[in-house]
Amino acid sequence: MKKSLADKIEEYLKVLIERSENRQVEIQRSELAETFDCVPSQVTYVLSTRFTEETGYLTESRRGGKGYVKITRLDDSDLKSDTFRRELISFIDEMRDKKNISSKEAEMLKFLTNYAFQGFAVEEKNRIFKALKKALENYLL
Amino acid sequence: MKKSLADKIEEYLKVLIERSENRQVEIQRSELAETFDCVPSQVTYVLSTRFTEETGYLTESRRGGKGYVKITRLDDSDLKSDTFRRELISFIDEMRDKKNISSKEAEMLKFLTNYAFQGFAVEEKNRIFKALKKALENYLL
DNA sequence: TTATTATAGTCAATAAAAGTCAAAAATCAA
DNA sequence: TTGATTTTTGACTTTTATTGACTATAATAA
Repeated sequence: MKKSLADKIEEYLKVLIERSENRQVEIQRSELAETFDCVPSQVTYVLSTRFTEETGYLTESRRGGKGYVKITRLDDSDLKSDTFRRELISFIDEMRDKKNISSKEAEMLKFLTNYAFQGFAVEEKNRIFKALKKALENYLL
Repeated sequence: MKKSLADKIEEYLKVLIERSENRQVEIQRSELAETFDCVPSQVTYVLSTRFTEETGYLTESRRGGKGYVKITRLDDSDLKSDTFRRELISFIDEMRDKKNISSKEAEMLKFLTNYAFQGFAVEEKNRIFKALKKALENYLL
């Protein structure tokens, strides 16, 4: 795959995280930008597109002097990212309210959403729920 | 039979894939279009008519800067693993025949099965289809 | 406390791809 | 030949990446 700058920064950070003790790395945004010879907001871009809750990461930061950015890879026990499942459920309810699907269909879809993927990893579930929502959107057309 | 431009592009890509290490080739749509002196959407046409899952290929792509199109020829184990999808589809049909679900519900489920997870890795799809089938079995209880 | 400095964040503009869709053209089959 | 199917084309859309000017926040020095 042709690597964009964003790809390279992503890869670099992931290597650092893998090598770390605690699946965690702390950097300085401006310093990293200098390393890759780009503007600091490029780093912000990478963080917001590649190190999100959806992809299984948590980022924290502080501005000002001694500022930093800390990235942590979440494991399954950090199970608080239920956003995508809830979003899918809301979407199903919405479809039912708008009469795009029947109540019975909505119930079936919600059952599958809630029970089929128990035991799957968090970020995998997120991708699945997102894909299902997108497919449902297409189904309506 | 006279070869159409689409045929030539198809042939060209297949040669590249054969010669590759891993039954895989990566191109840039616009670049390839330039090589064959045609519009980029011609390449899209070739991909969507000649490199589909049905014909044993997987295509992935990314838009935007440093975008690409990647084509992978699925191997036997990949194709064999399509049994899980087919099994799920059969099961859905069976549920419909036994009046456990309506025709409309069956159509929706089959649509989701066939389209929602395109681009997911093969083993992942297997796990997803298995999980869906199992959940559907439970749904009936 | 206040001013200064050192960080990181936000947002919008621009660019660089690929995707969509439907009309027009070419080819094929009856 | 003619009607159907396949191919070709291009205008328009969407997605992704890059950049920089401006804003917000925290630590430190005065």
